[in-house]
Amino acid sequence: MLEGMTTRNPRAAGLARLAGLIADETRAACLLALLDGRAWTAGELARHAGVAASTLSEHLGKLVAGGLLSEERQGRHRYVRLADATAAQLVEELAARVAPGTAVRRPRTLRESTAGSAMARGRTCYDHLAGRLGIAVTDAFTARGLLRRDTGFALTDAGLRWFDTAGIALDRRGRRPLVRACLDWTERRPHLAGAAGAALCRHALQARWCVRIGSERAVKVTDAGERALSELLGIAAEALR
Amino acid sequence: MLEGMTTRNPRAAGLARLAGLIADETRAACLLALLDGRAWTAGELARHAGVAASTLSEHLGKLVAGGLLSEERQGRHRYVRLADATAAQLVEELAARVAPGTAVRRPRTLRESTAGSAMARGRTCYDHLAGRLGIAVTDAFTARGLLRRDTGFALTDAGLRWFDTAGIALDRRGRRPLVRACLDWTERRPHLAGAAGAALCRHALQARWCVRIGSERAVKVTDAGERALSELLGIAAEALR
DNA sequence: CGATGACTTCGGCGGGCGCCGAAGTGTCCG
DNA sequence: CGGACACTTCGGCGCCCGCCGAAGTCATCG
Repeated sequence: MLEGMTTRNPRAAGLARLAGLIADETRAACLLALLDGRAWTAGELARHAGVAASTLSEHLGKLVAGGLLSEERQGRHRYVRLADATAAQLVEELAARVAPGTAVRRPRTLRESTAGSAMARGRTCYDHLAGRLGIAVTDAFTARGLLRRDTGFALTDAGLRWFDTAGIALDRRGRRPLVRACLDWTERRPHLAGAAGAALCRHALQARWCVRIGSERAVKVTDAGERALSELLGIAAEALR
Repeated sequence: MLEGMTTRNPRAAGLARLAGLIADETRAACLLALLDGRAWTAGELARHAGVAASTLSEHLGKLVAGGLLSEERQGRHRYVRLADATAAQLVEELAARVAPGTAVRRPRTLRESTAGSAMARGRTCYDHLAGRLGIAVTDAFTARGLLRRDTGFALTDAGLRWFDTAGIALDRRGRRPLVRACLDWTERRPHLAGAAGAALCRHALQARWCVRIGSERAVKVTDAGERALSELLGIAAEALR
């Protein structure tokens, strides 16, 4: 509406509109939930956010129209997920900046506490590994000279070879950067993201190095995973606990 | 709603609050203006945004309280600037995502047109170089093997030596990454940012490779700058026009 | 010391937006 | 084919928030 009216500053208006999509607690809760990279139904998100289905439907309409989410209708369900990796990155980075102020809330119930520590131990962050697991992998990459972090954030040639010998295919076409630093909000340090991070995570789940636990995005390293990570990256099992 | 009630989801609330700081056209205009990295007075920003001084004063209060801006009082002036490089990065990344939809507006006046093309040619982006100038530098770094971009975004050892021989000191202490990719919103491609990008930009201005023009953040490459960039990085003068 | 100027505080106004429940549409299943 | 279910549309409500101008505070300057 009011399309005919030219705004004084279209660039600022666009920025404000985009930020406005995230500037609502209900929508923010949805975006954070969707950071697990999976598709949620409208109803699940409504329950998660604690609002009426009708309210959430309108929120989803805005997020989709704004390009942050993409939707897929299946029968009577409306599945929705983050539109792409850049949308996830945007939410991550905003969330990472928030954490220092709000991360101090203590868990109130045992259930909350164990869920929280499981998330801190290992989880997915959109399409790559995060938590202590993600950090351990990133640190191992760095220590073994596979990832150069002192002058930026890039795989080394040895790093490329590592993926090759591990049998993990890297898609190097496409616009998506091969690696990228993503700020971990429990560890407060960057971990491995980008196409390589996604490929590694995908492989880890497929090879059952780790499995999803609970309904959230927490993951647990299996015994086979401990062996593989120790063998391929020299990660001590203690670093994953 | 009941007052004093703790919010249901503090993480989402924090995210929404942070985004809310940017989700206002007037505040967004201020943040974009401040992307030049300089300190502005409250009055300048009020004039720039086209609102009353009282209105803008309240906006600045929120932005400072929210940690996006830092302020410095000098006499009867209130100088305000982006709080740090991460705040600038946040605004940049949001703005970069907006651009595709809104960048199509055509300039309406000659003044606007020349100002726009000067900005597209070269400008500062917080504390580093952007526009065609920034892209040319980044491309030259990549072509000469000083910057590795195929597997991420990091300086090579040759890149470190280049800074050394050029007499540009790099501060490698501190938490700030040495290099980082920043998405250029006129070129739609990443350019060199981070501590090294800032050092290079600082040196370029000090050595008068380029000078600020106009009141905005546009910069112009001098004759000496053309020679230096050609000599040190093999950049053809045509790439800067 | 009085005038000017930059900024802040306050009261009041208006619009936008998130919320809900009720009613409507489309899909699935027994 | 009818009922259950997931989602959407609509009307209405209430509050939040950005806006302004007037008045107040404080620094600077003649």
